[in-house]
Amino acid sequence: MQTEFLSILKKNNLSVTESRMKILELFAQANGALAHNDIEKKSKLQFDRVTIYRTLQTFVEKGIIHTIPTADNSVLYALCKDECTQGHHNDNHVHFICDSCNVTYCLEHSNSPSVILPKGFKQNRVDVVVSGICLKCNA
Amino acid sequence: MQTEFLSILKKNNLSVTESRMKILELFAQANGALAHNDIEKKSKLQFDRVTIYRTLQTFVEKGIIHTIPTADNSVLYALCKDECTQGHHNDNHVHFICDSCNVTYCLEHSNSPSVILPKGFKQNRVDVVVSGICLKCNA
DNA sequence: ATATTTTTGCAACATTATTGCATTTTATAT
DNA sequence: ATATAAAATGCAATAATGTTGCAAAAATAT
Ligand SMILES: [Mn+2]
Ligand SMILES: [Mn+2]
Ligand SMILES: [Zn+2]
Ligand SMILES: [Zn+2]
Repeated sequence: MQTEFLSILKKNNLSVTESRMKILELFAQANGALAHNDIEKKSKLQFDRVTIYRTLQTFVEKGIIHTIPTADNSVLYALCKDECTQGHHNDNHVHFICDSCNVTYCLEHSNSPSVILPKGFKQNRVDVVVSGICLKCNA
Repeated sequence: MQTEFLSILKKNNLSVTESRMKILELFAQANGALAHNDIEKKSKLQFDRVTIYRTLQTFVEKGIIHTIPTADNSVLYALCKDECTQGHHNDNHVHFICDSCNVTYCLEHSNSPSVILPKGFKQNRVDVVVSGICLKCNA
């Protein structure tokens, strides 16, 4: 596992540092997406808040994690599993936010449906965010 | 126009106040969706920030405006054109955010495509947010 | 017109985000 | 292994954003 994180950083020409390794670990362990705040709590007193901001920003730029928009002013992040690269994300999967347990899932296997835009509109990125009740909470 | 705003407020059992009328007007005039901050700027020194927060919240609850999630920690708002009511929104249209001019459009005529969820997941709300280049910027 | 209800503004506070710079850590070259 | 260069971190200061309680003001109901 550690070696995988290491190669992710190397591959992206990023220095290997304690915070970056730790944050990658948090994402890997996480059951769903994480907000900045989650990371802050889970790594209490380990790093500065600023380091977390900068790490997340770097990871997004490099295509290591992707953002998930939510309707409540909290951006979530999750590991990219597709082939995302520097400046070009490719995570066209659906995101599901459970209204009950609040876990956010990357539904890797349900591709974003294609959207038909009016003439003259050029599409770049599509975010499909579904909210509702998840499998666990439904049972 | 004024009379329309008035009837919107009446219909929803809301007192008719200067701030509510003005904010409705801003939405009607707006070329696209507005963020809290946009409203603050456009109504400089007219009302308190807190009033804007509370007005937006009330309007969302009543189904007068709807939220549009974005990936950069800023929630946008736009007038509901469909039949939205207290506690039950019905704006299942696609939103388009132009990367160039930054205007956010409600694409009223392109319904959100239906999403196929894994077994056990129950869907409540779907947000489809497309970003790219809009008609005006493309020309 | 008066009483009641609702909304507003202010102040205080909390949370979240950004920036510059000195120090520390990591990577590179010898 | 050591010295050098490059990059990342922590800290402090500051900005931006969001929340709450309460008294004053405005709107509605009687
Ligand atoms: Mn995802
Ligand atoms: Mn809309
Ligand atoms: Zn759940
Ligand atoms: Zn545009």
